[in-house]
Order: sequence, then C-alpha cells, then structure tokens
Amino acid sequence: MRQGRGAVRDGGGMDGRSGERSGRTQAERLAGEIAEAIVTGALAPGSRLDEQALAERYGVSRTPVREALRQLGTSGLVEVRPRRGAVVAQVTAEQLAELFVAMAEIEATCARLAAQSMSPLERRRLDALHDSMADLARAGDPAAYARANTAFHGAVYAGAHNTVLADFALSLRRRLQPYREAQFRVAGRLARSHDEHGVVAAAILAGRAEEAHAAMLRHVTLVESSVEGLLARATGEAGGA
Amino acid sequence: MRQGRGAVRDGGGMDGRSGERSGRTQAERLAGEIAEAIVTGALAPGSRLDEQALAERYGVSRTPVREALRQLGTSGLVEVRPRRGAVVAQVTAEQLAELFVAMAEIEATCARLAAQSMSPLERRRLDALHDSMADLARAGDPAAYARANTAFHGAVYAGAHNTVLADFALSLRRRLQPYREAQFRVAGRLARSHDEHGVVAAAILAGRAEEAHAAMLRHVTLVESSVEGLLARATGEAGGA
DNA sequence: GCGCGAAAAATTGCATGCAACACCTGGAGT
DNA sequence: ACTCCAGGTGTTGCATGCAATTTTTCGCGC
Repeated sequence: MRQGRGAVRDGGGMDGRSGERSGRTQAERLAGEIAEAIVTGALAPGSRLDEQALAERYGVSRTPVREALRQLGTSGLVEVRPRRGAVVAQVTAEQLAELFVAMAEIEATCARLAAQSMSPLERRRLDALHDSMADLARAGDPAAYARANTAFHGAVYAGAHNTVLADFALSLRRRLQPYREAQFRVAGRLARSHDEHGVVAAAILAGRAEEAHAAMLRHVTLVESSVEGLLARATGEAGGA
Repeated sequence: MRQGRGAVRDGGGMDGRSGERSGRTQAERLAGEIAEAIVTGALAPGSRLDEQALAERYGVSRTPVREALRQLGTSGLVEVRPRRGAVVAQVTAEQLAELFVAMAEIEATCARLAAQSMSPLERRRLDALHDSMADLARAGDPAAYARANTAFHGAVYAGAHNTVLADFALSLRRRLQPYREAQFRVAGRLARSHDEHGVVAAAILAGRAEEAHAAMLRHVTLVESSVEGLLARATGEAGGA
C-alpha cells in the first residue's frame, strides 16, 4: 500500500484542527497521541506496541512510529527492548513508590523555591486558583477538580522559576496521572486535598520556604498513601490481561 | 552505497555501564556516541547535526541517526526543530544557572534521603570513598579527583534508594560535566571540595538528614559559583574546545 | 546600493523493501 | 514425559528513494 506523499493527506489542512500547527512532524504528533493513550489508560501497562499495528492505526508508515516510540522510551513511558519490541512501561509497586517519593521531593523543592522567588503577581494568581478550587471541592466533581489540581501544581512549578525542575515534575506527574486520578474519586479525598493545598498555598504566599516544602511533601505523600490504599484493594488488576 | 546487514559489525564494546546487553541497536549506540561527543565537547553547543554527515561519519544510514537524534532530543542534549534540523542544545547562562540549581536541589534531596536510608554497608563504603579522596586532593590530580568525585556523588545517589531521582541526578551531572570539570583545575578548589564532602559525609553517616541536605546544597552551590567565575572570565567561549 | 521575490540547491520527513533476529511450532532423541 | 533442536513465521532494524519544505542564491525593481 504505497501511500505516497503526493496523495491527499488527512491533516494536510491549512489551519489544522484542534489548534495543532501542521509544523509538527508525524513522529511528534504520534508521540503525543500514544502518550495520551497510555496516560488515559487506553493502552494498558504491559501491552505490546506493535509498530505495524500502530502505523495502520494512525495511518502512517512504521518509520515515524518508530521515532515516536524511541522518544517515549527516553521519557520513560514505554520500554523499548532492543530487538524485542516496545511495551507500555510496566510499573511495579516498588517503582510506583519510588516515583511517588521522587515526585513528592521534587514538588516540595519547587514549593520551597516558589516561596522564595514567586513574584507578587504569581502569588496572587496562586491564591485565586486555590480559592476557586474550594467550590469544585464542595461540588465534588472529580474530573473538574483534577484539572484545577493540575493547574495548581503547575503554578507552583512555574513559581519555582526553574524549567529543569518544572519539566521533570511535569513528566513525573504525567507518568503518575492514571494512579493519581483514581484517588480523587475516594469519598472525602477532595476536601482533604483542598485543605492540604491551603496549607501549601499559605506558606508559599507568606514566603515561608521550609514550611512550604514540608507542607507539599506531606500533601503528595498523603496522595501516595491514598493511591496505595486503592492499589491494595485492586491487586493484580492493574497490569491487565 | 549499500552496506548490507552482513557486513562486519563491531559487536559493541560491552561498556558495561549499567549492565546493557550487547544487543544494542545502532540507534542506541549512536545516541551514546553522539552524547559522548557532546559531553566531552567534541561537538560544540549550537553546531548543526546534519543527518547525512552523521550517517557517513558513523557508517550507517540516516534512519538510525534520526532515531538517535530524537532520543537525545527528549533527554535535552539536542534540540530538534521540526523541519529545520537538529543542533547541539545551546545552554544560555540562565539555563546553566537553572541546571545548577536543579542539580543542587536534587543532590541535596538525595543526600537527605541517603542519610535516612543508607545501609550500614553503604555508609562504610561512602566513608572509605571519602577517605581515599583525601590523598587525591593532596596529590592535586584534577582528573583522578574528578573520577573519584563522580563515584562519591554516585554513592550518595545510590544511597537514596530511589532510581528515579538517581537517574535524574546522573543525567543532570552528565549535562553539566563539561562545566564542572574545568573548576577542578582552579587552584585550591580540590582541597575545598574535599572539605565540603567531609561535611556532607559526616552528616549522612550520622543520619542527620537536614544537615546532609544543607551541606550538599551548599557544596553544589559553591561548585556553581566557582563555575560562574570561570565563565565570567571566558565569556562567549563557553562552548569551545 | 539595498531590499525583495523567485528559482535552485540542500535537507528533512516519510514510505517502502529487504535482511537479521526473536518467537513459535513440530519433531526427534534421551 | 521432558528436553532439545530444526524449520517456519512474525517482527524489528536499517538502507534507500522520493516528496515537501526550508535555506541559499541570483536576478530585478526601487
């Protein structure tokens, strides 16, 4: 099936749907799509990522698929075994614990730096963001709260004024997203999460660096134990198949 | 120039860095080689990475080169612009500062965790390693000290018992290597570095977590200011030779 | 002389084909 | 029955070719 570059290409459109620039390469687009599929759980951990199957699925050849897989391999979302194909990265319980510890530490570090170096404007925005989340927590909408939660933590990363740490925190957050999301559906977790955010935000706004560090570390560690509780109850189902 | 798969392949050097199999693909080998060339300064920051040139240089086709470049792009060593080729990542002074801050924070975190969770054996080994460095510092051999220094910091990473943080610390360390190495040649820096290590090691061995954190943060921050002093004197030449 | 636009050259992006390795299946030997 | 090995099959790895897009060069008008 020669697809030929001259043939009509789907996305060839001028302004590109969903705001995506056509300036991105297929490999990048694929990396994003596959990452999305993994993070949302559409691709279960451990499932094989057949190059040809993915190529047909996304209407491209194997070459950009391979490039995307290698890219995702570096970021840790998929595991590429030398001549044995790629699989969605399987996180063992120990690795999950390490990921959570790492995220807690990085986020806490970001919080400390943010307390030291956020601008007045950034502090006001963080405050406003936290306030707006109170309603969501009361309303009890896990999905909406999860989105706002991402924004809140993102604001803290940004406030650290360190793109290296912020990028790392974001990548950890993405890798843990499937596990974190579930815990928002646990009764009462929303309100407690919001309370913990309040402690973090207050410390950052007041510039109390060590306190911000401790509060964020505690917050993320609590998320971890919440997730571990979930996993303990659903042992064995995580890996799928 | 059809090279055929049957041609003699070097078979890999078995560098044994982290237990890699000999079955590495060309793309992986290339990623390693190119990364090495960048880290050692053979490829200056900002230089274009022409796919065909690299392919000829390493005796392969453009396909594995492209895969390697994309891999390096994700790890941050290389910047890949969508249709405009790849260049060795240019670190501006600000980014360099951010990298150092990030490394300082991560290393400090590792030190704190190490103080909390190193095994008695690991503690003894760290102590022995530090002792052996005293001679090197006195002898004033920058290269030998640099190697031992890497081992010392590596022991701290390992002692944190968190591969996620350890891997990140290692990748930051690699990215900063060209800049850090120079400062060991500054007169007196070796002895001072060893003294700082002593404070870090003592805190870790005694299990004083917060002290270990503070000592490591201070140590790496001092390295940073030392490097900045060097850069200030050699403005603009940063990439070169 | 200088900016501007179009053709030419260079370079990237992707599709395809072929060879080597990994896995699976079936049979023989112990 | 179990292990071991040979053959077949599927998948990955890489080389190559072509189309599209940059970048460069050159000619033209101002």
